[in-house]
Amino acid sequence: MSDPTTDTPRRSETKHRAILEAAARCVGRDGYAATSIEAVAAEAGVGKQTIYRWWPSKPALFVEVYSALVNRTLLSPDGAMAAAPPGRPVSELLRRLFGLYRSTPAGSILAGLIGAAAEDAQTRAAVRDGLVLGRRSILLDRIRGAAPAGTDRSRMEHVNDLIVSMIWQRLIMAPEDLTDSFADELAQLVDTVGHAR
Amino acid sequence: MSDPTTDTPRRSETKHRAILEAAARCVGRDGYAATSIEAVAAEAGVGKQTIYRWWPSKPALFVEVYSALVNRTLLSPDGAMAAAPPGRPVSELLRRLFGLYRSTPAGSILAGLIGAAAEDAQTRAAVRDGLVLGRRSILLDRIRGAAPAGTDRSRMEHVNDLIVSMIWQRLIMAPEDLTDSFADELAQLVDTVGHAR
Amino acid sequence: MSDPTTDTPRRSETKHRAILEAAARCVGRDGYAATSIEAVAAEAGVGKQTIYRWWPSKPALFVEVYSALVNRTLLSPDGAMAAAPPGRPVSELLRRLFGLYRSTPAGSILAGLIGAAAEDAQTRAAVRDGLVLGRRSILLDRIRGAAPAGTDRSRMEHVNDLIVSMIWQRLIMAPEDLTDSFADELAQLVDTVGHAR
Amino acid sequence: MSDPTTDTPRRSETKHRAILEAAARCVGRDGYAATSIEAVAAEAGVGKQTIYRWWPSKPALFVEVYSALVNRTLLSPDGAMAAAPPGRPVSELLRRLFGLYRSTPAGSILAGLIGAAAEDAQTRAAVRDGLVLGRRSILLDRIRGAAPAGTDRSRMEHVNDLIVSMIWQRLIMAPEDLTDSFADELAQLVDTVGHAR
DNA sequence: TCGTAATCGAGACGGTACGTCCCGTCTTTTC
DNA sequence: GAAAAGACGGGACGTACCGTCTCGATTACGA
Repeated sequence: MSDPTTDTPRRSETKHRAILEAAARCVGRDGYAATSIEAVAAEAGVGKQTIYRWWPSKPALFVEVYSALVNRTLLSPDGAMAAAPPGRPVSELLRRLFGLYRSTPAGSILAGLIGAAAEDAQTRAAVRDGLVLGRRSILLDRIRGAAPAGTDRSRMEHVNDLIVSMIWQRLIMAPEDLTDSFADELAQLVDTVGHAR
Repeated sequence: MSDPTTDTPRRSETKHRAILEAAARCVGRDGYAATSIEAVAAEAGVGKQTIYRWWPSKPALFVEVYSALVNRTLLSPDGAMAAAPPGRPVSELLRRLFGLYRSTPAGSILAGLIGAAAEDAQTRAAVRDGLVLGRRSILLDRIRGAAPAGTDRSRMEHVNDLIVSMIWQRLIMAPEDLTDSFADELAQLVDTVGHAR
Repeated sequence: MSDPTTDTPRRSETKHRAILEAAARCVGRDGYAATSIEAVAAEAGVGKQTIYRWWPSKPALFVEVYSALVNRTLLSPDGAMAAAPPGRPVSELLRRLFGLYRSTPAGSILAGLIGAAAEDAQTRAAVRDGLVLGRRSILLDRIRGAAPAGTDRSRMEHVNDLIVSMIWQRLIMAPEDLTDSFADELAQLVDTVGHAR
Repeated sequence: MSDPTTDTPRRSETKHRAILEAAARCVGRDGYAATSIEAVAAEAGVGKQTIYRWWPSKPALFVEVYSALVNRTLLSPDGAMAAAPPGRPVSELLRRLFGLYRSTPAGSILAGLIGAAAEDAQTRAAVRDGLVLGRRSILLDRIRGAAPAGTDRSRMEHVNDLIVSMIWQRLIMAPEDLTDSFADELAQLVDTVGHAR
């Protein structure tokens, strides 16, 4: 969506970052739905057209904002942990994710994107490509690590779907309930479903 | 939501029904997001204010439209089946539900409502009160009927949540995949999770 | 416009008066333009239809409200004075009229009616019939009394028109300038124009 | 109301003119009261917001429409006449003015504006500033030219007020009577009042 | 004395216009 | 010669009244 090496020349990386950060700030302040492109442009000190030049729509922009937030906070800073998580890797990952949703606008953004996806096919595609498919392995790898030996791949994917669905549902209907204990409850599913039969 | 004994007197039941039906027709034709209150009013041959008089917002209206569609099609007509479903009650219910989503705008409406709920707290409340809480027992009763004896209530509620989450997720991201085989797959969860440990 | 002997039987004279008074109160409080028929009905404790049953429109109602105010305050109470005004009859009448515009909503109502007449032919007719023609002689009689002997009728009517026009213009553009000295200034016209050549 | 140096930069002069012309056309077709901002926008092929961006209200727009009509038709085209009017300058001016009211929507607009001014203080101010004060000298100059030598300024202003009031009253109550003979009658006032005493 | 019919309060109804908001595109001006 | 600033066409929003209409409840006459 904005690979700096792929984008046309002359794009200012400074502006790019300023826009992403302004967008995050706006959502943090006003919420996803109440954030207009105009507001983001003003907040970033940028013309509206500069946003539309690089992103086709508000959801497309925020798919990238969400990615940036998650990448920066969840993965990059201590890549060590990401590479070698402690004993209960699924629960650990979810706790970190929910903490991110509490401390940054990422949760609001994701909820808003899911909402927008429900209403518009193009957004649906952007969300699927940008958020679902590209990030699937992050959780799936940990499920694989935690599942009993011999669990087949499709069952692990099934568990993955269950966990993601539950998170999405809560993100939309009761974001304040994305607690650590809910993370543990979801992590349980790996065993419950993995061991079944 | 429209209890005739609660509504102020003298509401025209004719208009009420005309509006619900017009709303369903509009969503069927244009989709949820592209349906405006103005369009519903025009389709129903009704003044805009007549809609705003009785529903505070578009989502509130469609919560009732959805309820009416589901009640009419899923529950009322052959109450017998509702009362005494055949052998695999969960799968049966879900198949009927998905069939409804394919043959009426109910699926589009629910997806749109979930999307709107993600963006607005008032809608969230309306959806929770009108769609989640009030309808929970429909599925839960069948899960109870299908679960192995001795399964405790909280586990059955957990299964209920899993199934509903999975449905919502698909409704938003891939409505065309709400197939009979997906219904069976979900019904499986009653055993998988119910039997665990 | 509401002759009690002409109106269909059974009309409640109580309501009739209540409506006129409520209307005057509303204009006094909110101004003519901001006064809706709904508000008058509520203020009078009367159904909207009860107003529309007897008056075809808002201006028609207020033509009568204005007449009632002027009749009650300007003419009736001390009819003696009306019959035998002191030395400078025109100036005296205008001072009394301007006082009425300051102490009651009559001025606002007349201004509003003139405004409405400008926008709608029916109102124009109602104003002409109810306010202009019917009341012409009140001022004209006094002009006749004050004009030099031998002044012909058409010249007196011309003076009458001049005075009325000047009042209307001020009523609309600067109602606060309907002062006693303006009354005197207008009364001067009787001599100025009357004596000319 | 539209000084190009005062308006914020980048206003499209094309649209500006298109709106003024569309507004005149609408009033000519439907009358002032029946002309909505929406209709003007549609007629001009312009978004409603483009009108609201530059004029705060319908009367403000039409003050400018009126000015444009009068300037174009009464003053500019043959400036010669404006500079050196023939023998009876007041009568001549009024005849031209009444002709304008007959041949363009200017009369309807002025009547509507006067009506609106009666109902709303803001409009009153707009009319006073835009139509009364700014245009006063057009007539006053001609009165000065026609009045007997030695007539003092305040008396000439008085005559001016009388003439304007009479015109307004007729514009509202009987626009079809703004005839040439009425123009002459009004012009008479210059002598009648000017010579008095 | 009582129907019975019109009037009444209440307010729902189809409509029209309002003035605001934001979308995504287009245009001008500035650096 | 790119980008800020923001004007633009468009379309939906939710509100306010308009004047008409439909309800029972009340009221006041004529039988």
